[in-house]
Parts: sequence; C-alpha cells; structure tokens
Amino acid sequence: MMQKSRSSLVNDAYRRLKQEIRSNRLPPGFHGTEPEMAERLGMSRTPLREALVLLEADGLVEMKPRRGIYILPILPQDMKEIYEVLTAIEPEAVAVLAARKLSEAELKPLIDATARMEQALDDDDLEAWANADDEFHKELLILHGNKRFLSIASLLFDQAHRARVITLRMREKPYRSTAEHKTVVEHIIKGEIEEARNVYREHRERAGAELLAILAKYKLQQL
Amino acid sequence: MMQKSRSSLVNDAYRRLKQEIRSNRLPPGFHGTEPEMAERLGMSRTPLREALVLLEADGLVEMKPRRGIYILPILPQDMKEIYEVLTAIEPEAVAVLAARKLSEAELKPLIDATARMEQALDDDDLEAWANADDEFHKELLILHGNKRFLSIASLLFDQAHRARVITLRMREKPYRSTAEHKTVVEHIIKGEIEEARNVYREHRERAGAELLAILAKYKLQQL
DNA sequence: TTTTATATTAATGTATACATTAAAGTATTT
DNA sequence: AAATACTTTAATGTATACATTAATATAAAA
Repeated sequence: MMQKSRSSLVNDAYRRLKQEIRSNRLPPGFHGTEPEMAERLGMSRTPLREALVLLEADGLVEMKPRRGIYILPILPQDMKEIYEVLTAIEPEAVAVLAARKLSEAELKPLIDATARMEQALDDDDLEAWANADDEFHKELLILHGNKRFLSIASLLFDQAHRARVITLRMREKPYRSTAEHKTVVEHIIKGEIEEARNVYREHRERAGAELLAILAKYKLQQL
Repeated sequence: MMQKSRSSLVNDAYRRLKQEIRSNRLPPGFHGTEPEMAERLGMSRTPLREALVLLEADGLVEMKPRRGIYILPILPQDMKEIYEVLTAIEPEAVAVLAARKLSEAELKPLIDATARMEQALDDDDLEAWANADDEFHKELLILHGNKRFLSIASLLFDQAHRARVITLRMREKPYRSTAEHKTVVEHIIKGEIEEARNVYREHRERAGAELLAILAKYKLQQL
C-alpha cells in the first residue's frame, strides 16, 4: 500500500493517476480506455493495468469490463461512511496518546501543525489550512504507531479529498476547528485521556455533520 | 475489493491464493516465483501478477523485486494492531445498532450466529464455533450498513485468520465469549446503547489481550 | 584454498501480439 | 422511416516475447 519501490512504471502510474484524481484533473465521471491512458502516461497497458487494479481497490476508479475506466464520484453517503470510520478510529488514537504522556518534544509534529493552521487562518489561505489539517491527522496516527490506523485513514482521506477541498470554500472559516485541535493537544500533554477523546470525537462528529449539511444545502449529490 | 466479476482469471487467482493462504497450504514464509505459481494455477503471469498486486495491498504477500513472492507471517504486533482497529470500529457499530432499535426479525442473523456458537460448544466443534463467530462479526457490520466498516474488518479478519485458528486450540473453550455475544444482542434489542457498546468493547479488549497472552506464553513469534 | 573476475541462469518488469466479443456503424428489408 | 440483420471496429483479457539484471555458478588468479 505504501512501500518504497515496486517497479517504477506501476508506481509512477499509480502516483500520477492518484494525484490527477485528487487534483480533479481527472474529475469524477471521467471515462477513459486503457490504450489512451497508457499512451498518455507513456507506457504500455501492462503496468497501467496493475496501477488501475490498485486504484480500484482504493475505491477511486472503476474498471468496467468492456466499457472502460471511470473515475468514481464521492457521494454524500460516502462522506458519511468515511466520517463514521474516522470518528471511530481517531478519538481512540488520541486517547492512547494522552495515556502515553508524551513530552512536548514528541508532540512537536502536532504542535507545529496547529501553528500552521493558525498561520494559514491569519493569511486567509484555506489551502494551506487544509494541508496543515491533513498533516495534523497524519502525524497523530504516526505518533500512535498503529500502521493499520494510518493506512486506513490515509485511504479515507484520499477518497474524501476532493469533497473536502470543494466544501472548504463553502463553510465558515475554520476558527473553531483550529481551536479544537489545539485543545486536543493540550489534553494530550496533560494526559487527560477522556477529555482528549471526547473533544476529538465531538470535533469529528461536528465536522462530519457540517460537511453533510453543506452537501445537502448546495444539493451536491456527487463530487 | 469485493466486486462480483473482474476478468475471471485474475479473480480466480486472487480467490485461490487467498484461500490457500488462509488454510495454511501456502504457509507464512513460503517463497515462490511468478512462473512456477502461474504454472501451478494454469495461467500466464499477467493475470497472476494482477492478483498478487492485490494480495500485497491486502497485506498477505510481499513481492520482493528480483527475489520472488513471499507469504507474510502474522506477528504479535500485527495482532495487536488488528485488535486495536476492531476495538475501535465494532463497539461503535454495536452502539449504532442499539440506537436503531432493530426488531428481533432484523437481528435474526446475529441471533442465529449466537445459536450456532452455542451449538458448536455443545458439539465441542471449535471450527464450527470460529465460523459462527466470524459470521456474527460480519453480519453485525452488514446490519450497520457502512460498507467501509465491513471491508476494513474483512481485511483484518483475513489477515488474522491463521493466528485465530491456531490459538483457538490453545485457549479455554469460548463459553464466556459466546455468552458475551448473547448479552450484546440483548442490549441491542433493548436499545441499551452504552451497555451494548461497553460489553462489546470489553469483549474485544479481553479477546485481544487473551490472544496476545497466548502468543507470548507459547512464544509464537509469528504465525 | 581463498579470492576475484567472468559467464550463466533465470526472474522480473515491460512491451507486444492476439483471440474474443461488446458496441457502433452500415446495409438491407419492410 | 423504422426495424432487422450484418459488418466493422476497437477494447478487453490473456499469452507470449524480450531486455535487463540480480543471483548463482564457473573459471582464473592469488
């Protein structure tokens, strides 16, 4: 899922396609065929297909027999599911970190991420904010150390990325969200397990509800 | 991850290899090459490789460039991680079911599974018990409806399968586990959300701790 | 005999070839 | 013009071919 090498061309195709899907250059609903995609990537169908098989397992594309490759949209139902999983996993991770009584030095990645979130707010740079937010969530699970937590969350973040980017501009500025992240870090530092867990869980639940409300309000049935 | 078709040969290879890994016919540490595995499956390397790429993403095999295919062992650390994820996800699912106040008819799959667990205990048939247990956990997540919960849990169950089969014979008969499953169903029926969640969470935590204790006791450093 | 250099083998990573067949297009009939 | 049958096209699923190169075996040198 996230090893260093693999044969290069397969890896190249996987990374490039994933990036193009994330950035919406290959938008949901996009349809292609193997020969044309292989040509575009400058390789034969063999490594492309191996990459596509992986992207399909990641839930990003669908290979319809005899009909070609489709970039899958994110539906509100998908976002609901994704937030449910994150709500189950991340508060747990936070509680474990709090129980571990980590030093501020060890928590530096999280503290830095919150600082960058604040800076981004000051700069009114939503994209920077979103990147810092991603960073926070990733570092949190790296600190926890359960590789499966991390790979599951990474997969879900990849799936949700487009929807998050788009809705970021439709909601109020994430002051509250930023503050909540800081509060969570405080609780972790103080070793306040249940407080950390609860703040984070509420953060997740509210963030998910907000996002679904936006999708409903703007009738965004797929992204 | 679990669609109906895909080209048959790829799908055949994927299913057959997964089954052979589960059943320990391809034991951890097993080493093969693509030509010999393709020959054994009666197909060319092309579909085999696509299947292997998926099995690698599932964490069951590793394709080492130039060194061949290895069946990965399960380490105690893996079991720890797997149980952590299940402990995060399943109690959440149980709580949702309880909140939904399902009828006994709707809960039939769970009730049937517990009945089969009891029957298996009476018959002293550990394998039947393990199958009923698997069934319970799968039906639970199907009832919940979050496809991501189900696919994550399925992946983890696949990874943990060998270890569970082996340790099943090293622990006491699962009377307590069976009773706990029944209790959880009771709480779901009565709509007792927190009780359902807590019983299940404790069940998971105890089951995980027991399993790790067995691995330590018998010095099973990989399975 | 040990070490180093060279040759051989064989597995991977990738490209290409090809049979099958769904879909699109064309012709034929009404 | 509409419906049907036929033809063509082209994409997929799979097999095969081939260049590269790590690993092993063999030979030469110390």
